[in-house]
Amino acid sequence: MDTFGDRLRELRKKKKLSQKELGKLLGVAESTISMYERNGRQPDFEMQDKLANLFDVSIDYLVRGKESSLKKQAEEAYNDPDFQYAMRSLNGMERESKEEVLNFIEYVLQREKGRKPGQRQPNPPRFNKE
Amino acid sequence: MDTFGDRLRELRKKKKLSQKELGKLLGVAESTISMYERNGRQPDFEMQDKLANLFDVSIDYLVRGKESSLKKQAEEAYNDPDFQYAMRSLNGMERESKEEVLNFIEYVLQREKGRKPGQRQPNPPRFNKE
DNA sequence: CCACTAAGAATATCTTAGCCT
DNA sequence: AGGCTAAGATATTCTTAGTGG
Repeated sequence: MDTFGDRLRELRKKKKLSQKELGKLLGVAESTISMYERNGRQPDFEMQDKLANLFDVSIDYLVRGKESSLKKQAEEAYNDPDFQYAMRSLNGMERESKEEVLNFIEYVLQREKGRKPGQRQPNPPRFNKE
Repeated sequence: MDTFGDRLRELRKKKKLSQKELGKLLGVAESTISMYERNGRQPDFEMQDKLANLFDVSIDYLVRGKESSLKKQAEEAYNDPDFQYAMRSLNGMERESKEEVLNFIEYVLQREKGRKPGQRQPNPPRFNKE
């Protein structure tokens, strides 16, 4: 289960579809599906989008699998309830507030980096009092 | 900012790279980058992976943008480069710093909620001076 | 310097039809 | 049925070289 084709096949079987049926759903010949599954072809953006929608997975999963570092980090993060809450929140925030948070993160990151004995800490960013 | 090309261009400019420089980093000609950005070409899986890694975003973001039809909020968030950045950052942070950021998020949330005319804004959280 | 375009060669893709299990 | 493969037509992709801002 290490390639795009493997993952596609797995998803197709999970849905109990034949290559022909899947092809019909996607508007391509069954041989095209066969090729996808054996990594003989690479679907273009439109097809990637269709596949991801049909199987309700991310394109990242299809193309890169679970080993994508982004995905891994996301999964780790999603297992942390605090994270889940914070990130959902961040997502729903007004643009301005979100930027504020990102700035704050940037600030903390810089501070962590520059943490050497005897060194002065940078000032925190100013809050928008608006 | 609605297409793969637009997003690629935006990411490239954010990194202050010319098409030529980006091409060099990716092992393709500058004209190829130009084509990508004007949606005249579609990079294959390998290039999609390289681009996502280089710019530290998901392939979903590159290919589908934020309007990806995956409905779940977590997945929307997953397609937001700002979110991806925040998540990666938080993930690598010391526990203490992470809590600080989460507190800050909490503060901003409360402030957003309570934004009614005439109402006093809460004070921002204190920074750990350590 | 930077970005875009044209032309041509090299590749990749898709379908149909046939074959195997 | 279900899946794989070949062959040929189609379409895409990439580079080089050249144009223009």
